[in-house]
Amino acid sequence: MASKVTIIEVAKEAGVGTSTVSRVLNAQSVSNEKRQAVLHAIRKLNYRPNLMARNLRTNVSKICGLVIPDICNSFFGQIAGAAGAILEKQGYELIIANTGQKTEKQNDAMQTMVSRQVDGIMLCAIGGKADVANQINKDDCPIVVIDNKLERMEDLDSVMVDNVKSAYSLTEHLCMIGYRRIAIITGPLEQSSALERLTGYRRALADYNLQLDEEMIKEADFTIRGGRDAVSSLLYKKPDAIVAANNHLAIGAITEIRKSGFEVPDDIAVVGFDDTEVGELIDPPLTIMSQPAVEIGETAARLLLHRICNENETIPSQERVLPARLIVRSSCGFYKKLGQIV
Amino acid sequence: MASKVTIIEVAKEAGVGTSTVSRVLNAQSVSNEKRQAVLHAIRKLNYRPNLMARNLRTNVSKICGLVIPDICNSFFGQIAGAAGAILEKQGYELIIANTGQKTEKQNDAMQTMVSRQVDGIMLCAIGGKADVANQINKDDCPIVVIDNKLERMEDLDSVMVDNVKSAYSLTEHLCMIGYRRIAIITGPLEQSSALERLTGYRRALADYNLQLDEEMIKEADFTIRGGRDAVSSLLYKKPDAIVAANNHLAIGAITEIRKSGFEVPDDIAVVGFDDTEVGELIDPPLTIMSQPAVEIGETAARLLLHRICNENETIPSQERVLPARLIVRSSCGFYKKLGQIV
DNA sequence: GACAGTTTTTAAAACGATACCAAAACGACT
DNA sequence: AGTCGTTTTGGTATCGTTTTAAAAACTGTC
Repeated sequence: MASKVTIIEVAKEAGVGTSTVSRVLNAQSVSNEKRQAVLHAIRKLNYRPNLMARNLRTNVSKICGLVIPDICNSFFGQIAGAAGAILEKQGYELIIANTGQKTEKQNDAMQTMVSRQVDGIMLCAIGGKADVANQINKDDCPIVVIDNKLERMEDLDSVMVDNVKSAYSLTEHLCMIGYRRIAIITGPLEQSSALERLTGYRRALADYNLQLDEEMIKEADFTIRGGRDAVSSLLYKKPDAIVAANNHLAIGAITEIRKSGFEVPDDIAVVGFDDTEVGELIDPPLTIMSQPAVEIGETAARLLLHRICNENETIPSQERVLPARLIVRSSCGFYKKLGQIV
Repeated sequence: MASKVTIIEVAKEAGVGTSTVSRVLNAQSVSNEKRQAVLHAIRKLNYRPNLMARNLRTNVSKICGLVIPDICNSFFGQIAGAAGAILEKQGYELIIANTGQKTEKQNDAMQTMVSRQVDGIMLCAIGGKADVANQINKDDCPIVVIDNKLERMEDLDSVMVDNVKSAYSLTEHLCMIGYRRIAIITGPLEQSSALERLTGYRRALADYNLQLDEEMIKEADFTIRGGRDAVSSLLYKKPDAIVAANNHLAIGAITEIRKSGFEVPDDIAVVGFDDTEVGELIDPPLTIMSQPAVEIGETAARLLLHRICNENETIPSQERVLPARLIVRSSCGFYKKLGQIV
């Protein structure tokens, strides 16, 4: 182990005071001669500033936190990547906490981040109470909430997708193609996004004068297994189309439909949400409402930076609602029906 | 903003000295009476220790760094998730740097992490020189190298997949099914994993007495586009099977094969590497060598923790080589040929 | 009730950087 | 050369915690 080299050794080596070294590091005015001496010493000793010490003194860590439920899910991966890229440009680093589907763990993760003196937090929420987030946000560590609302949020910025509208569009698409017995597999309804999507589905059915059948609504967790189970408990209702709340559910649904001897989309159409890329690859290619993950990440990062840089000003909290995009592929049967009509 | 509450305020509130508070925080011996007073004060003031200050004093950050080239890639997502889970159990946190495909950025990321006083680093390398990593590793910050070797690594622990053998098995599988004109789309050959896979391919061809044709070897970057381009410049050789170095390349290959009016696997079989899940979903389901991402992440984390906890002992560097697993699905045509034979 | 031995407690010195302030150096102009 | 104004420089306090070493408070024994 090389003995730790601090600013003091550098100062000695360069024959200057520590404050001069500090000034060089922070690009403040130093005579060219001394600057060169310092830079030379830094290189010679292979000195790296201790950011912990710097942050302790300046009370600025240049770290932002990102709390996500599942890092393997490329939706969150994309958010993380996009947010990280924005932050990096401003000299911030990203620390990611992977919490799973527990609100307490999300809260713990945020608390730890505060202890680590992060300058701000982005929370990909899975629902639950906003108390902890509110408190942290008040205590000078701005929080941006992503994807799901929390109960009783106060003055928190947020970046959401217009889930009601997304689900409405998707269901509407099915209605317009001519499906009449449209079922839905929702995510856990304690999540606002799941609830909102259900609302969009309901509204679309109503607007297209289709009877709503509560038994055509199945709540599931976001797994392939969940999709399969939902479908198998749904088949007796003879749906002609299914709205799945995300890709995993859609994949599970397709699998189970086929296992039961039916075809997608000929017997039952399937449409989904979420990830753009994967939907393209599966069989049949999935018609989806594509979530703008990159845009979400970027928007969240920018909102956060704005808060951090203007911490003394009181800006009213902002809610950004981003649109999802309908991507029509084969699984909804649109192109086939089109062929028949023409 | 609530004024920052420090250990001093807590001490005052509880009517004790700061060291007593510190002792409570660190579970050292304190009389029950004072302990209760301190805990009460902590709750009342909503005190959270400043980990920057603690780390500065103790010279232990309880943070590990993970450097990855692409967080959107679920292979790395899985590694990150698995490693994070192991570290969390030991009270460590994970800070992730997403660097893209540039070795300098990987080095920069590691340097920054050192500045941030991480206790250790896991590097999902993309090749290049080991100088920076060697230096950091010597300077008391252990590094575990993952997935790709670096040039001139000294005393670095590593976790690798047996790429030669993987590629060999995959190619062998194609040979045994009966393919004779087997092409390969490799990744960038400056990466050891890509080179090793090529080696495995070569050996398999040799062992099965197939002529090696250099023009059947195409180097590509790891993109869908890359896969398509490679195939289009390969078709004139009339391959009957293609080994693709990862999923993206495989998907691109399949797309291009179809665009050119051929069928997979009937006209040209395709097999790939990497991700287990996605391969299952695409059309046709992909025969792959599945990379044990979770195991890689866990192994790396454990190696790192071992180094961190035994920093004074000199343990010789370890290289863990994990096996990949052949998963046979439709894209290699095995089941079809089987049907024909039976 | 005093003494030795043990435990609990505290005040003060770190850790490595920056910020503040006063001293030193510089330059230009009488 | 002396004065004034500006820029550059270095000494020192400080950030919030742990650690160290020494004082204080117990404990039990004679």
